[in-house]
Amino acid sequence: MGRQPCCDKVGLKKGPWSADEDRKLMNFILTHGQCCWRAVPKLAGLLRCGKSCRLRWTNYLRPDLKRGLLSDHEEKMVIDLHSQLGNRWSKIASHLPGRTDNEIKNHWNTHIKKKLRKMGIDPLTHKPLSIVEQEEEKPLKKLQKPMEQTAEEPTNDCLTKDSNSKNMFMAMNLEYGVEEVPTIDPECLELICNNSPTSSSSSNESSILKDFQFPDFDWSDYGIDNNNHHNNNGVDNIMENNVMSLWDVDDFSSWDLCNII
DNA sequence: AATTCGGCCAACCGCCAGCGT
DNA sequence: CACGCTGGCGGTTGGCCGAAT
Repeated sequence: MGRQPCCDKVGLKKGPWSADEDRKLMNFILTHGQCCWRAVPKLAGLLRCGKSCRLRWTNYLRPDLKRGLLSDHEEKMVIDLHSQLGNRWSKIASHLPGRTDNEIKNHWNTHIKKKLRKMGIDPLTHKPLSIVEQEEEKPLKKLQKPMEQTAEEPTNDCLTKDSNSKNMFMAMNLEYGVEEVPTIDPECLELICNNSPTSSSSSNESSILKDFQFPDFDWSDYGIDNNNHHNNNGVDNIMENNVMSLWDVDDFSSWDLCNII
């Protein structure tokens, strides 16, 4: 029978959002809150489909969003979480306040993948590339089975499937639950984050750090040593008054929107 | 200066799950 | 149970921009 499109696409605008559209959507959401995205474009006076509005809001307009590159610590978390969750970007993003799944996905594909490969780690399996290559030489059946399981139940199965492997990431995470977000070998991650010339921590690190907003965020909650957290207290002080970036996403259903602007 | 190339990222597309009827 | 609607998710794409030639 075919599914109807989410909205009537005739006459709807696509492509980049203009400043005026942003303003309209922002004003509407801040005034009325998030409800029924299908109705938002009409009510807000936008020639967009509801889906597009939702994406624009969640990926760009949300006031709690951080801007700028992911910090080294955030990268570590992403790598660690990816080793447990696979490509479940929204789940990963839920552990990184102020970051969107789209942002993390993009960062993974453009930065972290390269770094891991450069470190000799397969970004898909988080195993050393040498082991992955060995496995690829084995009959396909042996390889396919665990990969399928990973896709279906990555949280636990991706751990158990490697119970006999040399996966350094997996092995270190075996005893933790997902919510505890354990760290992986700090030395290894330091190498990943610091040794690559493409790393955000390279020559322009100091300027980039100024874009990060980590006030009041206790990295130890995520199993990350605060000692490794770059000292950007000065930036923190500046940001402290207007940062909402560390709120739980779920809190957003109840914020006092009008106070933000 | 002009052109080409590659990286990056915002946005789109299609699918799926959950919910209500 | 079947169906339709909506929101959410992950993969992909297209365009912009800076670097290289």
